[in-house]
Amino acid sequence: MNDSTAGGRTVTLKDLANELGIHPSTVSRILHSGTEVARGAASVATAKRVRDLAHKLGYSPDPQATSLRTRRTHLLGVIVPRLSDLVLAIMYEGIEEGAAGLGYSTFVMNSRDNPVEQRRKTDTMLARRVDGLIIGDAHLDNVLLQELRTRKVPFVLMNRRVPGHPSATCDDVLGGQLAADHLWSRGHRNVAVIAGEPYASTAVDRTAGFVDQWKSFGGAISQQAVVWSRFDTAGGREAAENILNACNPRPTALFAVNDFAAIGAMGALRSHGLTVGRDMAVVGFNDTSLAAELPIPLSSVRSPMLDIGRTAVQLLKQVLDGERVEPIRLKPTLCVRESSARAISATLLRQ
Amino acid sequence: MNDSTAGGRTVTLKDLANELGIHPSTVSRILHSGTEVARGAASVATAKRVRDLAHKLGYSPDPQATSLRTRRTHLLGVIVPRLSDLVLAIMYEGIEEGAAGLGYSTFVMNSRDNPVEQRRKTDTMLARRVDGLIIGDAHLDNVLLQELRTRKVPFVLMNRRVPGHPSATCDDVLGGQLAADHLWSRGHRNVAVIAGEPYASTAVDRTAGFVDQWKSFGGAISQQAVVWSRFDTAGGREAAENILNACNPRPTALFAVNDFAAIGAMGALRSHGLTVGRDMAVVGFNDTSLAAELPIPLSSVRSPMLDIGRTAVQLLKQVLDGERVEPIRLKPTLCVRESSARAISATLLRQ
DNA sequence: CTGAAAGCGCTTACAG
DNA sequence: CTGAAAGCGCTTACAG
Repeated sequence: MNDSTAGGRTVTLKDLANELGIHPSTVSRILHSGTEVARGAASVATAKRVRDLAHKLGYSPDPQATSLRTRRTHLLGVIVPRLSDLVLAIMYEGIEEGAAGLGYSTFVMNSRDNPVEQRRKTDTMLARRVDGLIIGDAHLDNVLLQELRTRKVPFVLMNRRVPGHPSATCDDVLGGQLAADHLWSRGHRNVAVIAGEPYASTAVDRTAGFVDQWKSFGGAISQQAVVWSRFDTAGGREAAENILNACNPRPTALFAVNDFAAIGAMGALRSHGLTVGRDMAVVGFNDTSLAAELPIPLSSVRSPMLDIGRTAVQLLKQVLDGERVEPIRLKPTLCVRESSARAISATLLRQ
Repeated sequence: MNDSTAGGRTVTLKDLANELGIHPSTVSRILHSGTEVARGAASVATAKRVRDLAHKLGYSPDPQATSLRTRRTHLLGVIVPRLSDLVLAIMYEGIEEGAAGLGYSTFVMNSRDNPVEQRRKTDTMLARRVDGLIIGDAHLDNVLLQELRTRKVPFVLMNRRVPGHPSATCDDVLGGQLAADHLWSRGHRNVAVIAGEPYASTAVDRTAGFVDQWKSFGGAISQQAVVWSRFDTAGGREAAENILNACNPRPTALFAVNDFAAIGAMGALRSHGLTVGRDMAVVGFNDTSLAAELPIPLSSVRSPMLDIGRTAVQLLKQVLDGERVEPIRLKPTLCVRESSARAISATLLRQ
């Protein structure tokens, strides 16, 4: 553990310089230049002496001083709807890893999908002088993004995309299609969708991917069979209740754009005496760690959450380097499990 | 939105001073002194002019410059096992809220409960010059904590406690007792415990609270009825399998020190053809948002996760202010649901 | 190859 | 009540 920290007396460049009887600027040059440049920066002998002493004394440069001088903080701001959403928590793990690899540290804040908080948290981040922003809670009708662009704040979207801005997301349209392919192939012809929040591209794209694919097969989905809802368990439960009340005949399969909504729906189905996987197929989205371990294992479209986080960092890095970047959509895959594995039964089909 | 940010040209103290024809130090005094001191710092008239202009130009002080000068960063480091553990994610929301209220920003990092990573992340935090640390992943045998203390790094523990260090936790012993009270009162006499990781005080305290209370009632718990396990769903499943294999007669109730482990256990029980709530009672811990919404709603000891996070920040603030602090244990409550609500059946009792 | 100086934006004794 | 100076720890042209 190095010593230049909260507790102990910090070792500075000047300390090193004094100790070696050379000038601080020389020490800086040696320590700062990335190995390559170091050669021209100082004699090999001096460089070694400096490096050895720095290591021995546990020197670590003061990031505040460095930032003040270089005008770059190596700080990244990350804004998510809520970290207690497992999906965002995993993406953040990807971000943390990616950022550490590039020498950046990250702040995360929860906006709760509330526009006032989104703005406030963004301001807080900018007041901290982050070099750039990773925005995981973009709304499709967001005005904030346009402002940020106008002000030339470097940012990328993650998790949810908005056309015209750089983003790292799952290919959610494809994900919806995969779910449709699967349910159609199992013989289902009467399905419903728990569609999520209409302001989120994840919800809109997954729903559109599913519905369009379904129609391309010649299937039909009525208006009341697409229910917009919150992403959490309680939201899924309510949506499922609505579907059970409004749709007659009752659908034989449910596609929820989120695993947690799917779990809530499973609860509602059980309350109605229905057995998931037999009386009603259910497919979720994201393949969170829970899905496979549920009492009735849940089929789910697996999105590469960790990779999305990592990719967002790479993308932001490119933006910071002044490169032009295009949105990236990572491919999902389908995991079929007990909740939707079997073909529709003759009984259900005849209903 | 203020303008002093990543994108735009930043407004500095000097800008304000030039604009008003006064000295930067005067501006600093006015802006910095907390209303009280402001009175003595400058004339009311000047103060107003400065404040108005600062507001108009969207001045926000450069935190890096301030830190360099004051030697305080107003940065807090938070280390958790993993943010994808919902429990820690919620605690972090409490931290974020509490920290914002005190004017602090927070870094979070995942250590995955790996000692090497714990040390590395701690180093990274200290290299960033955080003012203090909130440690959510302490191991009972931790040597790092002693080092930090020696080096006078301000820190508090959260979530998991270690005797001799300040901490904000749930009263986990009480939580275990509540679960024991409940199951005993429902007539159970043969129980098993999914105990969690033995290096975590949460696991140890909850298990000890349960077992000791059980024995105080005159109950017995055999060695193989206490199974240490990971905290996640897969860990709970494995532990339940072990219990079902090793315990004869089969227990009629299961106490899992974590909701996710409980959910995994429910899956294992179902695989064995057992119905939770009828053939086997299950009680979890933390009352995460999922518990109430599961197909079979899960009884759970509710821990005040948000409050634990908030409390940790308050505690750390006191430490930073040089106050002496004592560990704080917040009280849990029990939420009884379908998974354990009914009294043990005569059939099971006779086994 | 190395030194000396200037300056990033702020705060804080010290004068007056 | 306000100004002027020093300095936090660093980097970076500029000399030599």
